Amino acid sequence: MEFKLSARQPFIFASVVRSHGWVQMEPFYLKEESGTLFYALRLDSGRLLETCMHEAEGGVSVETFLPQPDKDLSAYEQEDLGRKVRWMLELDQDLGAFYQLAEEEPKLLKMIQRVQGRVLRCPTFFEDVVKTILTTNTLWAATKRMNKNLVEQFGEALDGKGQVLQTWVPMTGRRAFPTPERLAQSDEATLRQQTRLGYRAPYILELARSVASLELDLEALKNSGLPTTELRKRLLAIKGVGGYAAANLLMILGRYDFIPVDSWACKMVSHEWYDQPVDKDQVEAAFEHWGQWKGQAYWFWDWKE
DNA sequence: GGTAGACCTGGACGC
DNA sequence: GCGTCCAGGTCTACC
Repeated sequence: MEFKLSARQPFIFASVVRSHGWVQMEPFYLKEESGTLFYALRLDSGRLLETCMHEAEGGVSVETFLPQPDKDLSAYEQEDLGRKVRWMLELDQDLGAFYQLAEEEPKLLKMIQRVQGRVLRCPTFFEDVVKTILTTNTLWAATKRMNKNLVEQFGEALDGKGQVLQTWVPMTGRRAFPTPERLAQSDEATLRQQTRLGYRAPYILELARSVASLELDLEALKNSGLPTTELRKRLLAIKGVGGYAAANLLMILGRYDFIPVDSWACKMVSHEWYDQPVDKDQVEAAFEHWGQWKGQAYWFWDWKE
């Protein structure tokens, strides 16, 4: 099955895909040569399928592989699939107001030329939160390893017609991201030692259990309409989510009022303006005048080499 | 409200 | 091969 989704213009598929590191984290898979993005997706109905996304005129083309090809997607499942892809690629995002401001800033001209500003998102906010916690206090290689372990140990396999799937997707053993329910059944010792999450294990477990028990509705935060400061408070209430992680998650939700300040941000700001070590407050101050767009200005800034 | 120390992993380095 | 040091955010206890 193949269909096309239109995007609010301007739009460049590759700019969304390469907006940050999520594309390197399973179940995303990028075929570099063609720029084709794969994602092993779970629909709300529980059905698993492989999706293949690539640039198309005016938007994106989506192909699907069904492990059970004899059973077509229902109308509801097709609608769900389209909605999820629109969310993941921010197809409806309007950055016109920011682009107008950015035109006055030479350090953001490349961003405008490349039509950057959208960020790649996971279909569920639960997955975005888990992955963000995995980025904290560790190196990128370790983040990817922890995520890979989670998917391999707890993600459901798209086995179906395995051989057919393997000729279509350039990698084997495709699995969807673990559901909160599946992770909630695990225990801290397993997550610590086998999944190698270390001290993050109780955070991920608590998060999964509170989502699985419906005590916490993370998906409701996607289009909540809450003020950004209130949204930030809700995110900071999650164990393992501090200032950096909350700002990162706010950007994923389309709120750019805060900067995800990490050690890299301090290095970049130091190199750009100070030539001496800077702290979090100085990073914030450097972008303060961008107001509600400061996260975007920071993220897509054309830093000195 | 601010600060210090613990948390945990894996890579780099010296021996 | 082994031991040590270090980087990376967040939490908690303490002042």
